[in-house]
Amino acid sequence: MKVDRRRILETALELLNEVGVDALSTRVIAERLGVRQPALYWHFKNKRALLDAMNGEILARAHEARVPREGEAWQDFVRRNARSFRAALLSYRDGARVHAGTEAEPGDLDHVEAQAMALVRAGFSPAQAMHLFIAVSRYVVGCVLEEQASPMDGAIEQAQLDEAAKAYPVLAEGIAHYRQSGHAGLFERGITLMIKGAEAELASPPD
Amino acid sequence: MKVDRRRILETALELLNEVGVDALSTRVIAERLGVRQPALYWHFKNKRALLDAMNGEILARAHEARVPREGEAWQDFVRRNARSFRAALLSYRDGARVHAGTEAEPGDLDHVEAQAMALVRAGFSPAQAMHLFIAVSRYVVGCVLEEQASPMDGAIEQAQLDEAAKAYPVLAEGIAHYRQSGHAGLFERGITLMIKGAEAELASPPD
DNA sequence: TAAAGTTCCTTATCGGCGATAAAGTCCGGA
DNA sequence: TCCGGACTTTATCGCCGATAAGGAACTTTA
Repeated sequence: MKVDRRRILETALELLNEVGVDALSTRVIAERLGVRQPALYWHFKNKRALLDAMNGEILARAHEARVPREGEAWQDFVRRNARSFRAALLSYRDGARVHAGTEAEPGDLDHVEAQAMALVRAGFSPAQAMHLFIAVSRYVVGCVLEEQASPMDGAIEQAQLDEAAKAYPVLAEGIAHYRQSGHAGLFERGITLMIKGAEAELASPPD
Repeated sequence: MKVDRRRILETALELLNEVGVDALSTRVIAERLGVRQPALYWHFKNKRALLDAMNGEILARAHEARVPREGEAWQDFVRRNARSFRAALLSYRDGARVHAGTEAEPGDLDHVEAQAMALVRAGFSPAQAMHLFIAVSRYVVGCVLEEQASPMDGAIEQAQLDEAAKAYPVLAEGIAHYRQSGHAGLFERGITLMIKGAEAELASPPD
């Protein structure tokens, strides 16, 4: 059987969804490809390189909103970009964990420049623009990491909620909201927070 | 040689700083303790349980600002709490990665209730209070994860900066700020963003 | 005081992992 | 026809987390 980087990457991503990143060994990938395990090392220097490539592929496939639209308000772009990033990380099982282990590729700088430019045009300083985008992306990674780690399937959490409600009344009401709006709702609230914070900084610069 | 949970935990944390989480095997822990590897399994069900305990210990040792002070403004408390959380994760090598793999302990609910109460007293709804604290903690984890992953030692980044400056003028200025203020500065800016966003929501509630 | 139980560690071993070395196969060009 | 590079194989290494089974030391019980 003949393999190349492309096929390995696709098979690895397919298997990522099936077994998760912890069980994604070079051996199961090779087996699915109909090849022996050391064959992979011809195409990828080591497993880290394969995971890096997988991360790049995940983002390339799903993270589409990397540049602003014509005439798009900066608030909308920031939100759309954050949603797209989150969706990309969510599009594969353990996507956030795969991403968290990688370093930024130099090729992404094009997008970042375009993003920063859009904010500068809206009145932000280059530093402010970078701070906002970095803060948002850190937040997104943190959110998806948590979301993919805890299924929030309900049964356990419901029991916890009922019990906690007695001891922690304020918390209980907050959790109820949480359960109602789900991960996505919570995510949006955080993004809103940062956008509103940026609006405030735009109105009265701190430095 | 005699060991107990306490000694194992201390030794494991000591070794975490020396070798990092990837190289922290049950074997090196046992060796340092003067004991054979399977001995650890009497005190901890498995390695996951040990890492969970280490996470709890890390937070218990360094994350002190969990409850508001008398008369402390909510903005100050949110910031102080975030700083303390960040400092705790930074206080051990790979602290964020250790933390990211764990689930929240029920014992932490006391603190959370107190935190939420403080915000409610300041005028937030319970849901808003929870959203703010969750958003902040997700952000902190994302930040420290990145910070501990990339040493930002300079040499490489400096070369990248010089090269990038030509192609990406806006970005270059942003990066210059980044390098100047460091991880801590960047972190603070993100926290400021969220606090200001929360202030805006307090002034004109969205729901 | 002797037997029985409990606690905690040891030895031995398992299956699985990422990685490397070295040999083998196949194929296109001189 | 033979050579050299591209690519895969077999064999093996040194790790890892985890379990089973037994032994030693202390405590409880009769």
